[in-house]
Amino acid sequence: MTHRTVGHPPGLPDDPRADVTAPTPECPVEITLAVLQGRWTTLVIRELLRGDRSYGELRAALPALSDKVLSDRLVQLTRTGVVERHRHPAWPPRVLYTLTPTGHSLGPVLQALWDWGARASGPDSATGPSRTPTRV
Amino acid sequence: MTHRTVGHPPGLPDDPRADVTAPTPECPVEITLAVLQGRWTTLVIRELLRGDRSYGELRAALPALSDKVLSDRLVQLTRTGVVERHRHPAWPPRVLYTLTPTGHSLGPVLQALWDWGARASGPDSATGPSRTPTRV
DNA sequence: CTGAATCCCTGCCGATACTG
DNA sequence: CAGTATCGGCAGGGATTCAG
Repeated sequence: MTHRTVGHPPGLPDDPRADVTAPTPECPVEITLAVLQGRWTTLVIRELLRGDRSYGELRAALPALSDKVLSDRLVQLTRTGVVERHRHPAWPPRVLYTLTPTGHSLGPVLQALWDWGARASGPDSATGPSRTPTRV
Repeated sequence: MTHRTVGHPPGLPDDPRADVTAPTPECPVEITLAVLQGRWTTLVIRELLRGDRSYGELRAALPALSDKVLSDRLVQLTRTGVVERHRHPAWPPRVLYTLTPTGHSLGPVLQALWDWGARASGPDSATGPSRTPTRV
């Protein structure tokens, strides 16, 4: 297939800004993937999409996640503007993690990832991805 | 925000299948991220979204991409059912790489990634991701 | 022209132990 | 309760070289 589907709206891959020839951090796709990158990252985001969570609640929801990595992920997500920390100066010390509006807007992105993965691994996926545990 | 937006269609994070507590390869989100994973992967897909390409054409389009990684990516994408190899028994030997229907259906996924990244890094992104070259 | 094989280096992730 | 410090294993990715 050398022709292009006609009439589709401007967007990838036709957007001229998509003409980068190397994986630059300025590419919007790379930006999003960088935010989502790292083991456990999407699961932490999913948990926070369900509502605010304390550190302990996150740990309880993801038991196999070590303190170090959870801490790393929360720092990472805070740096990228997806998550906000809210320290409550009470006793016992309680810290709430919440998604920023930007973080909430990741919902549709995760949905798109879910939809493709569900379809590609579905019952009639002759050409779908193999189940090779490639890991993310 | 402890309440949930009312009336939105069933989907992440409310889908019961999204209740995994560890990054399992069976999770549709992980499947998609695994397919997209790796430096240069999305750029190779983008190039093929624009049309069929030979090995040399891909190399020309992505000059900074080494043979090893290009080869690796093409194998990876072929294994995951996104790309197909078409060997032409002529001389000089020419091999065409094309996207499968599954591969083409990655278009909307990349678009979603693009849209979020563009918005989050846009002009009014007070809470957007920092430009820290986290790399993907 | 189209790749595969090798080498090395870097950075992620996990386990464990310790602090405000 | 909510993290940080340190260490080590392992896999990903780049450069180079060789083969069909």
